Order: sequence, then structure tokens, then C-alpha cells
Amino acid sequence: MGITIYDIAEAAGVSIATVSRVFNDNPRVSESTRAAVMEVADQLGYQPHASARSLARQQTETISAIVPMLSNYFYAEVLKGLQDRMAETSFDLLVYSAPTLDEVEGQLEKALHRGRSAGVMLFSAPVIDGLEQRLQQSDIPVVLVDCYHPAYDSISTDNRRGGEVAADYLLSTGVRNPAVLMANPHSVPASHRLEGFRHGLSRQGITLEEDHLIVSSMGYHDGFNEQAGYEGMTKLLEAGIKPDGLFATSDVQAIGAMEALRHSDMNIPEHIQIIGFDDLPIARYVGLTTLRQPMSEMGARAFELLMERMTRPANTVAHTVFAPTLIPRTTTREHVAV
Amino acid sequence: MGITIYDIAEAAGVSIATVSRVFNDNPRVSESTRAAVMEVADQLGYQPHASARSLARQQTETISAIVPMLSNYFYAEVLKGLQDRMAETSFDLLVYSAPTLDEVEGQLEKALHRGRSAGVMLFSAPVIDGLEQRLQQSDIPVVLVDCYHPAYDSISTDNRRGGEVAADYLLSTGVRNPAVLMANPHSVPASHRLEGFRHGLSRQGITLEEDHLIVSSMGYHDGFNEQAGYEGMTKLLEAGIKPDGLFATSDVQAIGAMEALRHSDMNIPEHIQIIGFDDLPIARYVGLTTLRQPMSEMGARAFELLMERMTRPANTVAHTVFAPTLIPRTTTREHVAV
DNA sequence: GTCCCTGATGTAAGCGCTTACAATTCACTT
DNA sequence: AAGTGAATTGTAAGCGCTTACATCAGGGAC
Repeated sequence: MGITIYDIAEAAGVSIATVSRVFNDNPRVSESTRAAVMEVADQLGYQPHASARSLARQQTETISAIVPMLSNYFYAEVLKGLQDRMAETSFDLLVYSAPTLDEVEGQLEKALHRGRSAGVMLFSAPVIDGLEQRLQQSDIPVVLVDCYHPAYDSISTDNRRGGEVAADYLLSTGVRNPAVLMANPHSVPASHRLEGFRHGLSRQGITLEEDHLIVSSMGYHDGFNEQAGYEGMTKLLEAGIKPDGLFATSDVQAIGAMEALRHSDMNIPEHIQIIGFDDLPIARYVGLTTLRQPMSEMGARAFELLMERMTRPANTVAHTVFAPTLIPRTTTREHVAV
Repeated sequence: MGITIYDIAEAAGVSIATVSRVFNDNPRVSESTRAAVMEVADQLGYQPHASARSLARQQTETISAIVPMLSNYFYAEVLKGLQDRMAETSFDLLVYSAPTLDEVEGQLEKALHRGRSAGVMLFSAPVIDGLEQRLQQSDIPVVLVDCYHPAYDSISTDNRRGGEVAADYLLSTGVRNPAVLMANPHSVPASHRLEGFRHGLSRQGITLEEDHLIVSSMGYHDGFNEQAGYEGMTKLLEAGIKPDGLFATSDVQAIGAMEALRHSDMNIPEHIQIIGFDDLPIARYVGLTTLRQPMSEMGARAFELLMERMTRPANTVAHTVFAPTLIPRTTTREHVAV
């Protein structure tokens, strides 16, 4: 059914080796035969067989990404950046999803099937015990996105710095009694953001009241979702707590909180100023002040790192960290003279 | 480097055929040797070679999805549904992105490489001339998502119906002079939504004023984006047009429009009622009335269709159409007695 | 005209697996 | 004790491609 190099060879009156050479741009083929082979191949609609090729070559042109959740904008956008860059090459992208940390290992196992992928991209998954061992034994190139491990290339955002900037900015606009809407503390990015925020506050002699810290790991994706934000803020309000500022560890949480506030007597930004994290497109349209992560750029860079590691496996491990940038909008006020 | 069935065979003192049988759950292996082989395999950390396997079997367990844009929530969510269902099988998902219609053919070409995928899922791409021919000649199973062609299985939303429902609802809440925020008219879903809306209006003797129809194909993804909505609404306002209702062909457009309205003297829903399309998670948090598409379910169903077609290629073509459901929120008012 | 070199092409041996078919074993029959 | 058939295992031929090596023709150099 499928037509093979044998068919082409026969029709063009050459050997299969020659056909193969033509398709591999091997210079040791005369122009005339090359043209003849191409002619026949076009006519017959020949397509090299992907598996046969990678088997014979002992390598694939596929990379795998293991992502917690496609429908999370952050991942989707990083993948987009990745794909845009990848489109310039002949690589293909295999996407595995691992909504919970337990599932990562299983998906990784699939991605690591021998001969399946030339490299793996692991998103937001702490590399621990089992994982590390598994990664080690198949010496496939790996790059970590949105997480860190000394032994692997990684790409991430400086979450602590982001937290600090959030604190500085909130303080500069007059906030004195902030609250934090925190995702699952087991999430490394979330805890770094909180840590940075606390540090930023403390530099100005302000501390985060314990009851002003709302931790939520509810719902999917470690509490990085609208509902967690909504419920968290509601809980705060019900406890009669009225902070004058709010740092949410993600935009979606912030948006949930904004909705909760709409049902209250507190106005944004008069009574409470809000700052998120990520800069989703929607943030612009709800006027949310936030810290932007260069998602698409992270994806592009991640792909470059992976390529680099694939071609030069012995290179020293590289960690690239992006600084989040502050995007002031209308959920915060203008600076206040200090 | 990688260990093969030969290694296992030797270590276990059996032939490669036996090893292969063990890994294919062939019943013609005694329990004792099966156990022995497994033991050795585990110990050596054996992994079947994906390419070799699919070459020998003349089939893959990979399917390809060609998607306009991963960072568009609709696609991400459909893919999520798809993946969830797929996780129950041993299939892998290859994702190609084709931001513009011109790119579809090239990506399809890659996905159709012989031996690469067992089936292809084509998103929002009208199957025309070149495509159709290409699809025909490689007789790989295909399912169309969010588009239609008589010759291929497809899965979509009843966009006309959605438009009608939007019209009916808006009229029932008192709207008499609606506007429409339309994406690129070349987009089949968008034009169907408009068509349905018009039809819904006309049934009640109301017509859409021509200058109340704002068409925008600006920006990425055929104008299905926030900015298109923002600019569209702004243009309307600048023209001094003040409709009492707005149907946007997508939630993101509606959200952009809402932001534009915030800068005007028109309140939602007092002066203008708004209805979107899709029901993104964010819609809930901005209170947007909309028509829900069961995205995740569409993905799951798409995968089932593809599997079905893969196992029974001769089945008659099936088109499954989901009816969008109305989700009333606060951008529209309660029903009004007529 | 012979020799050698070069460039173009062919031959054949894999890559790691599946699977039809052959071979072997073993428990029973007869 | 030989024969039978079922259960188990082995042998070997692919799957479609790449590529090291062999072959071959043609063009100087002598």
C-alpha cells in the first residue's frame, strides 16, 4: 500500500541506496539521477516511513513535553512559544499530560520509551527520587520548565524576585496591611512567590499577619484556579478581615478574588489593591496589575536549551531564569508620595 | 546502549520470539517462562523500542492533532478532553500547530508521513481542494473538529442554533436594537453564529441594522481575541451607535467589548446586555452570559470517533453535533414579561 | 594502451521488533 | 512402545530505511 524506496528505485532504474541518498541530501549523487529520482518520487507521492527511518538512523526527530494541564494558559502559552521555535526545525512534538504529580512518572515512562523521543521537557514537576533515577538511567536530554534541579538544564521565572517586586509595589502605592492568596504550598513557584513577598514586606518593616494568608490547594492544578481565588477571598471576608492589599500567586486566583469582592462593600482599588502573577491576556481586560512571565519566550528558550543539550550532551548544565516584570494596571493605585 | 530483546533472550535463556511474545501478551507462553523473562527484563530495565515495534507491526499508536493555536482556550480544552480519554489507551498525541490556514497543509503533510500516525484530528480547518486530495490519497483515518465536510467524521457545535438561542434570549430580556461583534466572516463557526442570530431576530420581526454589525478579523485567530472585541466596541461607540444588546461570536471578544464599555457611559446590563459564546472559565468570573460549548466532551468524543474509524474504516461517516447551552449570568437581565 | 584515481552507483548488512512456520517436548492413547 | 495432538519454543524472514564497503566507469598521466 505505502510505496517504498524499492518502488522508486525500480521505477527510476537505480538502486535503493541511491534513492535513499537523494532523500538524505547526500552529495554523492549526480545531478541527473537526483532529478530523475525526485521526478519519480513526486509522481508516486512517495513519503519516507518515519519509523523505519528512525530505526535505521537510531534517532528520532521527536521531542516530548510532559505538562500538568493543557487548558492552563501558562502551559499552553509556553508550549506555543516552544512550537513556534520548533517549527523552524523538522522536529515533532509529543504532548503528555500529568495533572497530578503521581502521574508524572507514568507519563515520563511513556515518553522515555526507547526510540520515542530525542529529548524530554518536564513542566512544573519537582525531580525527586524515582524520577531522578529514571531520568538518569535513560540518558535522554531533559530540560526542566518552571522547576529546578541542579543536575538538569532548566528554565524558570525568578519567583522570589516577583514576590519582592509585588511587595515593593504594593507598599509604594500605600498598602500597609496586605493579604496573600496562596496556592498549594507544595508548589515550588507558589512558595517562592510568597517567600519573596514576605521578604519584600519585611525590608520595609511590615509583616504579613498570619490570618491574612489564605492557603488554598483546592481544585485542579494546585489551587491555581479562579475558584480557589474566589473561595479564598470569600473566606477572608467572612472572617471579617479587611486587608488593604492583596497579592495573589496567580492571575486566575486574583480574578476569582475580584469576583468575590464584587459581592462585598469593598472597592478595587480604593479599599483594596490587587496584584496577580502571570499576566494572562485576560489580565489586561480586567485591569489587573500583575507580574508578567515571558511565557512564550520561556518556551522558545526551553527548546533551544534542549537542542543544545541534544547536540552537545557534555555541556555544563545551564539554568536560565527570567525576571518577571511589573505591569501596573487599575487594580492598584498610582504611586503615593512616601 | 539500549538493551534489546536479544539481551533479554540471552539472559533468560530463551529465544527472542519468546521474549517478544511475553511483551505482547501472547498466550502461547508458559507461565514459568513468562515470569522468568519478566524478571530479567525488569532487572535490566528493558524498554521496547517504539520505532522498531511500529515498523514491524506496520502500525503506530500515535495520533496527530493539527490545531490553530494551543494558547486558545477552546483548543486547549478540547485537547484536554481528548487526552483524558486517550490516557485510558496506550496512544500518544502528536500536536502540530497551524496558526493560519496556509500552514495547515504543511503540518498535515508532516502528520501524514507514512508510519507517523494512526489517525489525524484536524481542528477548525475547512477541508478544501489540496487538503481533501491529500487526505484522500493517504487513507489515514481523520476526524474533523469544529468544522464539517461530508466525507469525514466530524464533531462540532450547532453554531446556527447557538446564534438563534442568543437572539431569543436577548429578545426575551427586552433587547430591541442589538449589535453583533463578528469575527472573520471567513470563519465558518463565526458566520454560522451570525446567521443563526439573524434568523432568531427575524422570527420576531427584528432585523440587525447593517451598521450594528462590526466585523473584525484583526489579530490572531480570525479575530477571536480580546483586542478585536475591544476595538470593535470602541468603533461602534465612536460612531455614536448605542445598541441595547450585544452578541459577540466568542467570549473573548465579549470581554474586550466589556472593557471598552467600561470607558463609556453605558452600563452593563442596564444600558446594554451582552452575550458571548464558548463559556470559558473566565466568563463565570466576569459574569458573562454565554453559550456553552462542551469542549472537553467534544475532545473525548473526537477521540472515540477516531478510534472507531481506525478499527472499522468502512463504517459510514458520522457527524456529531453538540447543542450549545445557554448560561445566563449578569451581563444580561432577567426575563421581562412580554 | 595501461594504471590509478575519482566520482557515481550498487550490494548487503544491519536497526529492534513481529510473526508465520517449523521444531520440539510431553502427556496421553492405543 | 510407538503414535498423536496440544502446548511451548525456536528459526528466520521480513518491516523500510541507512550506510559501510565493494564495484564500476571514465578521465587523466605516463
